[in-house]
Amino acid sequence: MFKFAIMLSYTEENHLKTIFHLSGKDSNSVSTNSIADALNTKAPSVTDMLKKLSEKQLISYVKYQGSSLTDNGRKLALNIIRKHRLWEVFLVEKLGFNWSEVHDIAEQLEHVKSDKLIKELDKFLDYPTKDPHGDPIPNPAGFIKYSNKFLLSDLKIGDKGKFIGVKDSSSLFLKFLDKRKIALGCTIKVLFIEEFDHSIHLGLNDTNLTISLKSASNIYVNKL
Amino acid sequence: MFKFAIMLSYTEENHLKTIFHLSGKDSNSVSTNSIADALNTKAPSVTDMLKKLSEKQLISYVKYQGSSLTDNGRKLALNIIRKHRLWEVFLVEKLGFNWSEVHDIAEQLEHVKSDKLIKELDKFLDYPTKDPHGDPIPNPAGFIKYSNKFLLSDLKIGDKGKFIGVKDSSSLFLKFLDKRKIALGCTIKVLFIEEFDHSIHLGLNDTNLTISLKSASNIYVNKL
DNA sequence: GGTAATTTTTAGACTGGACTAAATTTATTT
DNA sequence: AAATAAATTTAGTCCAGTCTAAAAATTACC
Repeated sequence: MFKFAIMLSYTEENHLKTIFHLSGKDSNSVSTNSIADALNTKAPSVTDMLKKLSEKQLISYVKYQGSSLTDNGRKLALNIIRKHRLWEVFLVEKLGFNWSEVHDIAEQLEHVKSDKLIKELDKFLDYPTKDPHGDPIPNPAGFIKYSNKFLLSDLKIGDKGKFIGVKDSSSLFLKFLDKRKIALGCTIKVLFIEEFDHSIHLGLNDTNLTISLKSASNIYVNKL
Repeated sequence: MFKFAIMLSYTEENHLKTIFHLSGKDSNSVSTNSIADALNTKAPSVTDMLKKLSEKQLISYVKYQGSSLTDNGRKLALNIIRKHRLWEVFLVEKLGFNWSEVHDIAEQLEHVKSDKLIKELDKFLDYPTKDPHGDPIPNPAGFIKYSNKFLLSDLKIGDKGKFIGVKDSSSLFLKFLDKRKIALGCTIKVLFIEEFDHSIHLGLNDTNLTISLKSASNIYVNKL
């Protein structure tokens, strides 16, 4: 594995990570404003940082045209994401946190610098491959196995998916799922989508039911 | 337990912590230069920070006269030290680190902000009272039980101590101890100190031996 | 295809934290 | 007690990261 002698600031790391998240699997070019929104900052601050990351060869940036990660930038971004997700596993599996509580803490822990720490943490957690939200954990070399995780609301008519998680895990929503017998692991088929309000008719265990767009936007499935 | 709504920067936290460490049990006043030395920074930077911490009522600071922690400042400092030491226990007990490797990593982890994280970590570690170097872990309310840990080199003629740890745990030094049958837990008595080079004559298990000041400065004992 | 709306960048200012050099206060020494 | 040395603070600079307002480029639309 290649070792990066590059020392990045907290802010630089967050920009790289955000560009990765926004650009999706196929490393699309990302707009300056979308980065600013994601980081709760303003466009001029982002422009400055883009120039800096570009000089360090971590992104390719063309004025007014958006930016995308270079191979090095992508590796660094995946390394941060790896740390973030390993810490999330730790918080849930070892410290008993609920998956809805771990993000902000992992957001801090991901910036701790020590290769050995992450190596030993990975071992201690028995080399997990997914974080508590079902997202894949990149390996130390920066390889990530993309999952086919989607929001139920993003499926099309006829699509099938396996229920693997929720986005907002408030107890209110979990009760809602219980009442409708929507349980982790069950298979959901999209039968029809109302044009008017985008509510979704589902097939589930030989029964049919309808849920709102809002509910469907809270349900993650693996597309089958 | 009182909750502090105060949000301190990384640098402010480090200054508080350092003032605590330098002022000792009886909360002596601490000089500006000694803080600068400890933090690897320069005196003017420290002066600026002292003014800032003084405005926040975390230290009492009189120009040219040094500074000492207020009650609030002391509680905040002890909270950081608590976090530092809990993380050290985690690194050694759970991740298999050697006690000589954990300081720099704990130095980063201690700044992670989440009360629940520390509460759960404490529980996960089964409420330890000492860190891997034998130093006491302050409780959540900011109370610390001072140990009577000293460097062997700081004892006087006639003093006795129990060997509880080393400062520099290089394998070279550990072999040195093995050869002389100085093992964790054994009782050491200071028989005589040479004025010329400060080498120390010890009584240990009915035998006598002499060690250099350098070695004695690497050995921690609990004074008996 | 030209004008309007939007996006992005530039310019300039501010804050926290750091520094050097110079001034001031305190401590030491004779 | 005056002179010197040491410690500390002030003054002024710099850098990273942030912002607002204004200018420039791109995109959208009639």
